[in-house]
Amino acid sequence: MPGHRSITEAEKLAAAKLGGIPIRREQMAVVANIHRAASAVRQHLENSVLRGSDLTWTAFVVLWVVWIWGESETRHVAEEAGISKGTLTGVARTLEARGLMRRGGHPTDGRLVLLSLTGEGEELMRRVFPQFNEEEAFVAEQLDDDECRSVADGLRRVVLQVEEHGEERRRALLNGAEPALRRSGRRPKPKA
Amino acid sequence: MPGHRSITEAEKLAAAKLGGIPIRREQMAVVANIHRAASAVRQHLENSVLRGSDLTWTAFVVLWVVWIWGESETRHVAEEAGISKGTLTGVARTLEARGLMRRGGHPTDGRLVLLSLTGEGEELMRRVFPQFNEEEAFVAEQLDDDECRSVADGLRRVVLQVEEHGEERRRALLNGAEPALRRSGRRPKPKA
DNA sequence: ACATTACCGTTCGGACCCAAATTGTACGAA
DNA sequence: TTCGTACAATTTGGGTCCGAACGGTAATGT
Repeated sequence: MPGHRSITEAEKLAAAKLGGIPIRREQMAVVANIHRAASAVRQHLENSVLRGSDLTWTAFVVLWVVWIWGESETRHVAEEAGISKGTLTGVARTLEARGLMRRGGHPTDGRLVLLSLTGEGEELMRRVFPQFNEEEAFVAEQLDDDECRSVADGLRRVVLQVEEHGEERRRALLNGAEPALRRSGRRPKPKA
Repeated sequence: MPGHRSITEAEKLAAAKLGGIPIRREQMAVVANIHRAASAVRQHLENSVLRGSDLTWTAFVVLWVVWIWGESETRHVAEEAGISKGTLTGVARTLEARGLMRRGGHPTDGRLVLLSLTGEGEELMRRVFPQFNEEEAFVAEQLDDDECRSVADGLRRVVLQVEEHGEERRRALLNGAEPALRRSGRRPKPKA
């Protein structure tokens, strides 16, 4: 492990400002850089390949999930795409209107809706995904294959940690307190 | 959780589906996991510490930037927070209305607006940030300090790559073609 | 049989987000 | 002085996003 990598100016300032407060610096840096990287990568991909096909990031992710998994129930697609059910409803409707996606009822359970790609959707993904992957390679250009694997593995462990222990942790933190509703979103119904 | 689809399973399916297409798999995995991790971490932090203080993710990031950097010009805050200037105007107005942030004019350049925290804002950050950092430590619990440094360093190189060569790359890809405007956003005024 | 409970996708309200258009300040040139 | 250009933040318009409430279907009492 090479000794001292360049630390951003922000991280140095933070360390100074937080001089008096005990801080887990490495963990702070990893979280901060996850979001920096996510934002930078997303912006690059949107502005290079996605805009050319008139797709938003979310729309592309939804198409990708259904492409890879095949016909799927909406809740699984939302989960896998990392968006809420409500958001998926709108995105799926848009994609359906553009002829890229199909919405079908479940044969035995009337509550479910199944999503699948149309032929046009399949064709789009076969055309767009290679371009997308090309830009993934570009953004990761400074990492060799081993480093990619190593970083991906570290991130996978972060995701696993939250998926496996996140809810329990949140319960423990609130410890019986009210879940504290969001500032935005629909107001709870005034209880009788 | 029956039928739960784990990450590694998704990656295996992708590899199968893409069997015929030549793909940079390691680079694909790193990008995918950056976004999975970003989404998981953000959701955990919003639902654990941020909601309790009635802060959105964006509002917290803006407060954090001004806290760390001290009184700053809005364009720098927007840049550092990773949001557009227009978005910042709204967020700053909300935070000002809640008494957490102050907006002042620049002493010599009347075009600039300076943001700074009020005493109440400072106090909020001194109270909330340690909780926030505690959860940063939680999500990174499966990584030791060296692994955190290593992952953070890899991500930093991704950010640097996009920041330094992204625009050039996009120009090369479009190669003189129109920038292809967004589906959303205000329409350009039709030029006479 | 019928009420209850559980779960699913959709609707709705408020906040967020970008980028174009707008408004306003600064400053050098004519 | 009066332009004109440059650059600042803000407003505006189209749209995304989450999560509570909603309406509907399935499963489970009783």
